[in-house]
Amino acid sequence: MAPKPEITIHDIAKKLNISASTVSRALKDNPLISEATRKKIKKAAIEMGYRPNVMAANLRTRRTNTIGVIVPLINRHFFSSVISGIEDVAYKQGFAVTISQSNDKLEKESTIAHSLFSNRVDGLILSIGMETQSYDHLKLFSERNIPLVFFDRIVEEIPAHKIVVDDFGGAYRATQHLIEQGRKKVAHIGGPLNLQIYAKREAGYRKAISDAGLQINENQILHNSLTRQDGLNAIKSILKTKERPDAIFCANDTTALSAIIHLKERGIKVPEDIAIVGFSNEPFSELVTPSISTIKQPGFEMGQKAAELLIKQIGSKTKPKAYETIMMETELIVRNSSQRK
Amino acid sequence: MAPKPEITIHDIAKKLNISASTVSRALKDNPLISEATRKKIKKAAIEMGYRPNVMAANLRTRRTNTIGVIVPLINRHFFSSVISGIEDVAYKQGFAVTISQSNDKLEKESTIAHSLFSNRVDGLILSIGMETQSYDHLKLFSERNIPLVFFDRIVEEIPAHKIVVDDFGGAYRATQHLIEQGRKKVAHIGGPLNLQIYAKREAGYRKAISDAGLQINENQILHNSLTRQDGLNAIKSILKTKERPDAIFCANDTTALSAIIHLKERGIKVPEDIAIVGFSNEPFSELVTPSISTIKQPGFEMGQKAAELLIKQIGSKTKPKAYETIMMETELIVRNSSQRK
DNA sequence: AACAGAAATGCAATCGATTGCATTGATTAA
DNA sequence: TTAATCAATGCAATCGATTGCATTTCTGTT
Repeated sequence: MAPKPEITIHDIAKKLNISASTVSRALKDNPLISEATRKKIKKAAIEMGYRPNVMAANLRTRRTNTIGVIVPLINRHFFSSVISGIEDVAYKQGFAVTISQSNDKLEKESTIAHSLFSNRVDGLILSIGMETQSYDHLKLFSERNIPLVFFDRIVEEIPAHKIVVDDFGGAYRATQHLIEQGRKKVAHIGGPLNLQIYAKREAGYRKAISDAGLQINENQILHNSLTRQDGLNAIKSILKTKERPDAIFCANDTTALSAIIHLKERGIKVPEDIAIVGFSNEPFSELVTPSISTIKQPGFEMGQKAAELLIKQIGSKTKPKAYETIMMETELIVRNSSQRK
Repeated sequence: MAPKPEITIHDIAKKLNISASTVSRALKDNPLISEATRKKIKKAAIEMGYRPNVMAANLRTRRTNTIGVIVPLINRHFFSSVISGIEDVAYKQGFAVTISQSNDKLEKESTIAHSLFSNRVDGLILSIGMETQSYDHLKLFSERNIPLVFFDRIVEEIPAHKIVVDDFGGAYRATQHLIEQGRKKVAHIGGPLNLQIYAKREAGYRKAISDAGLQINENQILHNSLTRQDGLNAIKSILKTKERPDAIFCANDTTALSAIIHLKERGIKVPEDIAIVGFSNEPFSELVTPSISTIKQPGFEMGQKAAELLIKQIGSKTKPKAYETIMMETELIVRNSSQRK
């Protein structure tokens, strides 16, 4: 069976004995076209199974009505929440969303950025990968004035709107909470410091400790990529240090989980012997035993905000006078891994 | 600062005093162009910061080198594994991947399908939503001979390649395993029967029961959308039935989780009083207490296979003579929720 | 030196929708 | 009745890359 032929505005025009321009205008509800012809044209379009060729329109208008999104991993609750927030706003405003994951690899992030650029997305929302320390692939966008919005893992130096959570405050609260539970020796499993979020979390942690007049044991502050395996290595290494800590603040829930599992295996009680707080409120954190105290980030709202700012910027011809950095509040969720019994 | 101007092949041509066609051919390594000019052109292209306008090329060639993917939810381990598999194959072959989620809503699924169609994706890979029972939005693609590959939640009636897991076999093994543990009264929390996967899981369950010469209590077979809440309602309703079951086979891990949590709250022991097996091997299933026995599906491999079949089909002008249905093997993972102590 | 044949390059139409600038036709005012 | 005005429609160029066909430039042969 032969495929249905593509119907163009010219086909509609020919059938109705009018010009293609009129058809084009009518379909876009241009008020120049009379009510009568517009209805006639729309009817014919539906009957003939017309579907606009988006590429042709994009070529002419130099807009794609598409937003590119790059995240490290779509399979992380936080990131997929953000994506849902972006989609929520974008779809309502007639934008399509193209989602890609960098897998935290600079090379893939760069490939994707180039591809999105060549595909002429109208704007880009992204959270950089753990490896990303050079930004040539992002210059592409700024050079051509293509709006860019960062969220969560931002690049301080690049002028663009930024949506972050209060990592410092969240970490401060988390650590403070451990101290309030009577802990005196709080260790920290942190992420790579080239990512601002992890630097800020560490800073919040340090501030809370020093505000409480406690000491930091620098051997008990570790940095890694925060995977399950990294978390395991980290907790092992912490347990080997001289003065075993009585609490750990982990920069994400994954390492908190590793720690808890390993401690259970070693017969060390959580939270009695070592209390633990994570970060991000991954869905599993309330399911494991003990459930993990953590910091909740408003992912969906961040996505909405990012999309709003981006679309606003896409709409205006001029560069924004100033770039905003919007900081969203976090919330400490106290569960069993940290609570004094 | 003014944005960098767009560089086109015409700009390169002008600069080198040659024609745009030669530039176009050289950049695509067309053997008609001599080695010397090709090098010259490529050098100039890089220097000038040329980036091809994909839309223009697409318009002319009627190909986008883009694959559309629609899944119910990207935030499900199984689906994001499939997506990773698709990306793995697609990127290597020079295809971009556009990912969208239907949120299990027919309306959104339809909107997305239309949008992908209008954007002229070269092919579509999808897993239909729970609500989807009409397929007009998919006819678009078959009418225009745009290749389509289903995975997991397939539509039997539509001619297309299909990648499925052995739901029947998996469910059979799961149920059989419960019976092997000495269980005699196995209930079932199932999904909507319009989705083949759930129909097959139920069928596998029924077959295992009858093969073992046991009885099915039809009151203890429930159907719902398999959310946390649905699972809670289901377990409550099962507990109200006359003869309380001693095992439950759940069509996904989410409802298995709901059941376990509710049973714990009620002081009913898992697996001693009621043993439970889920389906899909969600990451949380090994983390909760008791850990959930489940059926593992090879998501990544399914994605790879789907992308391979799709791309093969995109490459060939003719329709495939026959459509394949590829069934991938599942694996029973026995954990604590079902194991006789 | 002349020419066939091959190799390299150029010309111009094309993909389908959009849009600035006419042009047509109808309506109104004088 | 005629000029002026406005509403509705059409013309044709344009976006940038591709490609069938024509043309030019080489190469080798006699």
